[in-house]
Amino acid sequence: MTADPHPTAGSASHHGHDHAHCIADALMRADALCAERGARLTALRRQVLELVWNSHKPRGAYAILEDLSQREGKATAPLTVYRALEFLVEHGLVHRIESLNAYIGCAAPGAVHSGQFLVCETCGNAVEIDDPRIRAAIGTIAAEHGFQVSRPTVEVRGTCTDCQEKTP
Amino acid sequence: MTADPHPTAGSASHHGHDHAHCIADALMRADALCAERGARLTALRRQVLELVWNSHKPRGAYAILEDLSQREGKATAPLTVYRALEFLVEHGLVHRIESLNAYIGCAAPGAVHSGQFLVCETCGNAVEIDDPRIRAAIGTIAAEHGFQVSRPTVEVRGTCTDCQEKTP
DNA sequence: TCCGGCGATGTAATAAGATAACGCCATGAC
DNA sequence: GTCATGGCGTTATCTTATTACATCGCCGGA
Repeated sequence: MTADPHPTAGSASHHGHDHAHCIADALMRADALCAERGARLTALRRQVLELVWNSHKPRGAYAILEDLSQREGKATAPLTVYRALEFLVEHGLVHRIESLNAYIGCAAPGAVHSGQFLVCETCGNAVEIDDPRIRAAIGTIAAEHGFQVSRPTVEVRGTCTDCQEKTP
Repeated sequence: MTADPHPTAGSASHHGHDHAHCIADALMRADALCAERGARLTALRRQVLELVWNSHKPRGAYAILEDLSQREGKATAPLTVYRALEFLVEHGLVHRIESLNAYIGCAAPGAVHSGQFLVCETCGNAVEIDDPRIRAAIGTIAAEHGFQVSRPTVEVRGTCTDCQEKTP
């Protein structure tokens, strides 16, 4: 374990917003969504979801694993976390950022969307976008190729506004 | 090592085209590009490039490693392959498919493009596209967010025409 | 020619990410 | 109560990627 270049946010780091509210909100929506679907948001899964929402930075499975182990006070197996993440991803509560092998809370669970992200290489924050133009453009070109889309992935690496200002 | 669901193509598998020509062409362009830039396309790097071009399916680093070891008649270290891949990616001769942890030859080395792919989940083939609409849409939304793009990644998973026909 | 430097490669060890195989236990339907 | 199902624990293992350090070979300048 080496030093994390993008330390996890505390309770209020992203633009100084009330992140505790983010978390609470995400958990509430997850509860509602799972209840509606008859999916079981168990204590473990809820815990993992909360840990994913700990910041707006994508987090690796093993980072979450460490957090979980610490909270539980005992070592947890990787599989435990992966299974919970699998459930959360399946139900659209969490997205996987392919280019980082990491996971991030979904900003709009329940809504139809395709998972598009602006990932800042400096601070590590990832903002979920869902631009209809991108979606449309992908749909169009796929159609032109006779390609049937199942899962579009858009991950734009770059520098966010804040980080541009800090290093001009 | 388990059975590969997407076995590597022989000399003529993708739409029955002359794949040997694909390879030869790719190597020629690589030679030209590197010469032009003063980059050293060493025997090893050229070999790895050739192995990447062995098919139109993204290939994992360790798959390439195996091929290389076999060709050389002696075990090769992972690092050897990773270093060669790094060089090839840097010079735009090869793209990395993030969602597969795999590598594929670039269809248009030298040209400005952003790396967009249609990846078939059935046959494993990946087609590189470079749709200006997608590029434009990403540029627009990034600008709206004040986000400075360094590396856009678009990987569309789905089913290609051929595979749709085979399993209707 | 010899030397120095630098980029490329070799070797070994290990980190990081993910899954397979097996079994127990809690929950809920009947 | 019984049974089926799904969730979770345990262990082992696999795949992917990197760190650290040594060596080689080419090329330019003295």
